[in-house]
Amino acid sequence: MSLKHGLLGLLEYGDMTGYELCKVFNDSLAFFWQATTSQVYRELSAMEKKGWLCSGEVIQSGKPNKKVYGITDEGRSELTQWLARDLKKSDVETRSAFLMKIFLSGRTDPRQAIENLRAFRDIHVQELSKLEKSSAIDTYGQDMKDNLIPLFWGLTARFGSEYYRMCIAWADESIRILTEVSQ
Amino acid sequence: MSLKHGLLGLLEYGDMTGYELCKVFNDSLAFFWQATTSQVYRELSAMEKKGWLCSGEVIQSGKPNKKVYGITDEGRSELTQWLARDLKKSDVETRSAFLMKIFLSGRTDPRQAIENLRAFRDIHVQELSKLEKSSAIDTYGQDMKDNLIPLFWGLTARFGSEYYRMCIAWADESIRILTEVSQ
DNA sequence: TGGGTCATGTAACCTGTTACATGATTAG
DNA sequence: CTAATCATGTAACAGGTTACATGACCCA
Repeated sequence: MSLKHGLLGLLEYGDMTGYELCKVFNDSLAFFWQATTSQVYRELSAMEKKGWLCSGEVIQSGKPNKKVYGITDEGRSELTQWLARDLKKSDVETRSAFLMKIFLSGRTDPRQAIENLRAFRDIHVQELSKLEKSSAIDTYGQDMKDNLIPLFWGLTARFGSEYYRMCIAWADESIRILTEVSQ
Repeated sequence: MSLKHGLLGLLEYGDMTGYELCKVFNDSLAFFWQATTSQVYRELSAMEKKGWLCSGEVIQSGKPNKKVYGITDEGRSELTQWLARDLKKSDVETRSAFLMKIFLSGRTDPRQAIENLRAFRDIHVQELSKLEKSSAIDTYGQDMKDNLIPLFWGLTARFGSEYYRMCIAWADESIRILTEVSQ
């Protein structure tokens, strides 16, 4: 249920539209969670039905009207309970289609695996620089002692950048090994 | 479609039952892909309908009968095509409910976050030692130059152990930061 | 005139989770 | 005697993906 709770958490910082929530996911949380617009809109209406959110329409001129969502007390208590739940193994498990491909690459030309590794490396180099730019902006001028929000954002962002660095180093080493073996 | 292709890939090494495939997933691939029995059985019958697999029953005495699956030529060509497809960004994206929790922990007692971090750390310490044990067994005595399969298994396993190490170091550092801030 | 941003969604489909169901054998 | 292992699945539900649909405004 992480998407629902992620949306609840973001709405605690202020009311937002589905469109704005999508942007936050794609701009700031993309390295540990992705969400498409269709999914976000679906989850928002499901959560409104449950009573976790309420919404109001904002009439705009020159632009389409907005549907702004806000968190209710029920939503807040649901979020609190979710945060307090003990960590399960499934909360930390991840899946990677990429590693599946590498794992099965023994039956094809190693050059294909090298190409995949290079693409993997390039994606992570790009993501790392994106993340470092956004981290610099988001924590700029924030006082860590007064507000715990940028502190926790910083922890997750540091996870992201260390993960990307590890991926890049691993890919480089793997490319080196495969290049050596395949001559 | 990684689960389907993962199953195809495993069946290339030899015919297996659904039960055995589940065990391989849970014992060897768990650090980058998880699959439950219900999912595996469903995918196997779907793939048989598509013509990627064929099956035969093996009668056993004292034990329940087995349904052994084997890969067909169609299945093999599907796997080859999948391996040759260009890497998309979604192939490398991962999701983590745990990081979502940490990200949203600014609104609760930091001690809860510390507890979650400790649980995260412990799980990864455990997984690392499991993985290192199985890596030692699986590559023992294999000749890397003759057979590329253990080579690629080694690459993914190295990814796993480096990932776990990174997680443990990050958790330790995060616990340190939070402990300092929360006194 | 074409592409990007703002803003909303629906529908169909595929994939993953949880709970349930059965039943024999073997090891401690 | 009880728990684990072998071996199969079904059903319902939750979550994620892909494709489609609309329409106005702004900037180059």
